[in-house]
Amino acid sequence: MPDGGPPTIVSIAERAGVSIASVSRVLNGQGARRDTTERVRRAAAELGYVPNAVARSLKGGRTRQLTFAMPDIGNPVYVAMVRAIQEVTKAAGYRLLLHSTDAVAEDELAVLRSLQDRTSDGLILVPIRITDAHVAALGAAAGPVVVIGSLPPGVPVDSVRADSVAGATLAVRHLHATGRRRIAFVNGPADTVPGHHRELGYRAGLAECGLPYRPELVVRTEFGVEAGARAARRLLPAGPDALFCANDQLALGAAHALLARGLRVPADLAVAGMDDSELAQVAWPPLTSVDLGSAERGRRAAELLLDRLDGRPAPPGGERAGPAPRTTTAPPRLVVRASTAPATDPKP
Amino acid sequence: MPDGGPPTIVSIAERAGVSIASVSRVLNGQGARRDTTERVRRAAAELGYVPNAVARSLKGGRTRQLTFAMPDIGNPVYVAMVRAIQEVTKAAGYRLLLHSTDAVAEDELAVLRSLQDRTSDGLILVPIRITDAHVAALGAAAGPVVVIGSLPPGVPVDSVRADSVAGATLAVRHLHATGRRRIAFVNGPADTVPGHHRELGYRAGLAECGLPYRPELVVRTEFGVEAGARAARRLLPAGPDALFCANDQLALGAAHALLARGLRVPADLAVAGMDDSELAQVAWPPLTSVDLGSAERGRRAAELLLDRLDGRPAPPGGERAGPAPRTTTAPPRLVVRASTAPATDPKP
DNA sequence: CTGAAAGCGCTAACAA
DNA sequence: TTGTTAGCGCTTTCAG
Repeated sequence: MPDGGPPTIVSIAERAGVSIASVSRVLNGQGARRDTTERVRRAAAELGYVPNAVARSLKGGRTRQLTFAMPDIGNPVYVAMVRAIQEVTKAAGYRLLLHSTDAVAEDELAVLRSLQDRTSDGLILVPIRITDAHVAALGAAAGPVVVIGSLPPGVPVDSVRADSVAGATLAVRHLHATGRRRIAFVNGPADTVPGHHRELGYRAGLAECGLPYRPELVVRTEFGVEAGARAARRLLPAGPDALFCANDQLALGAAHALLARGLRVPADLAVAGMDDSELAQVAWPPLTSVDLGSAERGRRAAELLLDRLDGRPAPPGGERAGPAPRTTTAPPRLVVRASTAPATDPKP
Repeated sequence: MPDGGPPTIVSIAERAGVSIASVSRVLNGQGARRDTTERVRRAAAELGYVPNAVARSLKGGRTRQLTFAMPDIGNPVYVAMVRAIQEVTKAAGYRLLLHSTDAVAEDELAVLRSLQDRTSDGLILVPIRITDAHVAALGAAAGPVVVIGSLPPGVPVDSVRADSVAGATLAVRHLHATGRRRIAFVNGPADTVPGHHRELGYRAGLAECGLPYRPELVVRTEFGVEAGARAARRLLPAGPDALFCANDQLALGAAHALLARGLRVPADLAVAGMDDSELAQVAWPPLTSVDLGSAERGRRAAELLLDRLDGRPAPPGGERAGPAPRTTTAPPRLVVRASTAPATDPKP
């Protein structure tokens, strides 16, 4: 007859005829007499006992949960990060809480604040914009935070960034090298950090190749497949021979729009994206893309976070624990696929 | 000077000069004198107080966390479910824990068992196979569980299923109606529930259309883009005029392989998938697919779970609470896109 | 080696 | 209306 609820150390203690302290010790692998150990183990097994994680957390001051907050769970880039993070944190015995902020700054701040309710021991955050409120909230965070993205200097938080400026330059140079001269740029919102950086890289690339910057070859929109398609249609009248897109979703949408118009990729226009996500591989034609090390960044972020967590169960409010903030940068890498093969002469 | 830790009701009580009970009452919106309320509010604000969720959970016996365990977070179908579930549970004030089981049965069982550690109040599970161990574990679950998928009769758990048999039949009939006669089938593992059902539907569809079942036109492999590509290459020698695939990932891979061989879709071969995930829309050509109501199933599962949760904070161990298990079935719906347009005469 | 007891932060009786 | 107090289940001194 159940006593009305799941078994606790008390039920075990009673059944084994020992104190709850002994139960706790045995179950946590501490020393105990052969006999005691035996009886506790058996009682626990018979009752199907599983320790209550909440009680443990309350006592220990840590939940062994970590939170990963990203803009959009539908973007394969973040899926790649989740996988990498998961791998690291799981090995360290942490559960991972996933949170999709839909790129809403308000939501990002809420996540940051939620560290305070002690639901998770630490946070990996991918912000899309960095406002003053972000900076303030990051400074006041109630627990360790690692940001994946570029932070203004002085924010006391570990971060892992991609070198998207260099990455974008890489792509432009590649397009130029394959004979493209009117390289259009489909960007996300220019007021986001990635958007800003990728545009800088695009312009740097043009400059390096001796190509002029033409405003009519640049479109700024949202990140997303549909937005990419619209942007491509809008750019066509300007007569580009290549579309460089700020991420794979945009590139996929753009390629789609071109094909739907009966244009050939890459014969008529080359298309390149960024992130080298799964989308780049499953697109038709397969997309040239700049690998910004998503998985690598995720892995690194998780490691940084675990590092902060070690030794210091719950950082005291206010002052940050451990060494000064660290920043890692993942180097970009161009992955060439069919979508940017050199233009061949049009069919006779 | 911080007292070495985040503020608690004690700090607030001291600062406001009231008892901790009053603090709790005010903060939980219970009655209190104007004056008291005022002072507590102010003290809480000044201290930046946020209630400790863990302590609350321990006291209340519920975490206000729910778990969603799916086979693969990289599959857009599950992303769609996550979105739908999120929407429902968020509105009800629950946090959502995401867990990717990688379709490992062992992992699914672990999740089920983990309900016992009281980390979450309930679970939505998408199993890929149902073993005896699953049935046993589902029966013994320590909290409410809703399964998305088909369950053997008698398992005392709410479930939401897709009618993939009918869905597959729909697709075959459509292919037949557009003039295809040698309709090949690319399935996932036949020993999974979805794999089994989709194959039943395929055969039913053939029968309805008066087409013979030809073993050489069927391939069973893993679910996944790469597997789809391999399967398509393997089927080509058998001379199919359509490839019906058990999900969109397979269909995308298959279409890819065909295009890479220089074949035209749909002119030479039609391709259709199932799930109507985002992949179907971003594929080239856009894929005809059978919508199995992923979002709808997610939403419904969340509702069922919340329903069980209501009124009964923590179901006592063993006996299940509330009404008998309920099962909902989402009707399939064919979404026709370019990949299955009727074959035109080959170019002269 | 083992047991009694304190206490993590909070809510909810029960008293005053 | 308010304060005192008893736990929620667990880990961890501190005595024995």
